[in-house]
Amino acid sequence: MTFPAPGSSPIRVRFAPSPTGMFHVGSARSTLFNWAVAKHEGGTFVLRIEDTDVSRNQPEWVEGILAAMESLGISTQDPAFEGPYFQSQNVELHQQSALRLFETGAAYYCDCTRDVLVARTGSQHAGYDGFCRDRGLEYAEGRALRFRTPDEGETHVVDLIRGNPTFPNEAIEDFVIARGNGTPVFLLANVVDDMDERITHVIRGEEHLPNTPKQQLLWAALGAAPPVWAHLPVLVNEKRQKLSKRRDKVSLESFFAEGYLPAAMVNYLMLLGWSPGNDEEILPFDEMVSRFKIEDVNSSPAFFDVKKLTAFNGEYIRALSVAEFTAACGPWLHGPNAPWSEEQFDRSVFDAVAPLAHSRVALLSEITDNVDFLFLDAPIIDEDSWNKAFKGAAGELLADVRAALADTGPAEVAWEAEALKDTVTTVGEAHGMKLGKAQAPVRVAVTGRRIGLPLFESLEVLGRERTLARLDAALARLAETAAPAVTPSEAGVSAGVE
RNA sequence: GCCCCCAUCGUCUAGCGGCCUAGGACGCCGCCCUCUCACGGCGGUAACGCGGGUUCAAAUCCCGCUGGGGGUACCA
Repeated sequence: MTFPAPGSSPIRVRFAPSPTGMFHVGSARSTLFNWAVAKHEGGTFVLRIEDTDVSRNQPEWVEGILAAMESLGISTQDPAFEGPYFQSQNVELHQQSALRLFETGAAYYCDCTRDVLVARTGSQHAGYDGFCRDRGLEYAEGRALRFRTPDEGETHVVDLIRGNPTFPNEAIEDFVIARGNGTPVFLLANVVDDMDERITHVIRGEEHLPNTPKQQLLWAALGAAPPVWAHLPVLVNEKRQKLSKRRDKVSLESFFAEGYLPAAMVNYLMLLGWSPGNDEEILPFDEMVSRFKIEDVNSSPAFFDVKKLTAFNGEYIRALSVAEFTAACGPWLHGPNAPWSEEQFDRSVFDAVAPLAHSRVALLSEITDNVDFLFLDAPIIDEDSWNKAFKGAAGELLADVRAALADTGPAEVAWEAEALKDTVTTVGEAHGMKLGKAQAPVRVAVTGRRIGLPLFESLEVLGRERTLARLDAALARLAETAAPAVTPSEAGVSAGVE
């Protein structure tokens, strides 16, 4: 009903960010909802960069916006995609529109400064009092152009998400549409561009709702029928405040840099304020698009829950093939994110344990903690793990395990997971320990932590020599702590050396 | 202050007058699986903010209250 019937002109939505140097997750959600509507309705998605504020305008930031679009799965090559347009290239039209509003009497010039206004009304938030309304001022440098709002009646907007909010006109002040230097203000430029781009549905954040009656008045004054609006609920933090880049982590790029998969982020974002129904949550984007209707979007604020996002991410990682998983881990395996050097890294070793690490990682960045012991010269000993693993007589067990694994005589242990496991099991039994308990000291000695990849497969991959060296290093460390006569300076590094 | 919006488990939500002793997911807890951890499986914890109406019947409709949020720039 609200959407045009088949055969009539298709809907056109838009996403109009101002370049800020980072892409806000809230913007990402708005983008996605707009894109979903465009795709679902067979309409067009317009990208317009609102770059009129020079302080918010850097060429590379525009690149960032385009990159964000691609990461969200929105291809600029898609037939449904149009743009990017740049608001700055439309200033002439903005100015013509402002002039027209002045000429028709819908707007007037005003020379009241902020200070004068505050002094006159005695309040910071009183709004403009209409002082210059009938002074008949002509344009002059420093005079702002204000829109003359109706004194009576009300403006009611059609909003697909929140019914039809109604605003008393008397509460809408005569707002500025062009600055004293002649440049148009957001309220006007935004409307003129939407008109110019033939936007039919404006889907944006709830923070714009108070702007809507003003903009609708502008549409009317410029002689056009306003678009249909849809104001999305804001995204909030744990304190239920709008997510802000100042106090919250909101940058899309920062999430990707930590190892969140774009697909997981897209899926999660789509579920903030909207539900596909059928108790389903993890769905491919196309499927969500086919079910998406903007009027089904909730009107209450949604908490951006990183825990749930992370759970989704784990699901998406596990859905990857091992080869895809390995490829996705790339940025953490090489370069500055990797705790080991390029020489220490061994691709075949990684490939051997990748299947084991796959289900243990919910964030790609977690891969390093899982496999670092395989590439570092010595494991990074977690003190807490060490203390727990060696609080009893575990040292003796470790020594026996070491001896059993080192035996090159007739009892030589085949260096293969099953045999290694049998060996530790046997030694453990001799010490009255079940495998679950006996493996702990071995694990800490070799990997540095008490939790991690399956131990015996790890030992197999690590190799006999390196394993024995680590057991020796651990035994040496135990000997040190058991013999307090050793001076601290001789105690050396806890991690030991191979 | 003024304007506007919002209100189901801790969180995201399903619910659009009877199917609700309110469903799913995340989180949390327990059990199983198990060499640790994770994965997986099973089970559990936990919600309709309050007060009035309307109705045979309200989480669902209306009003008020309370509580939260957004806006209030010659920013966008």
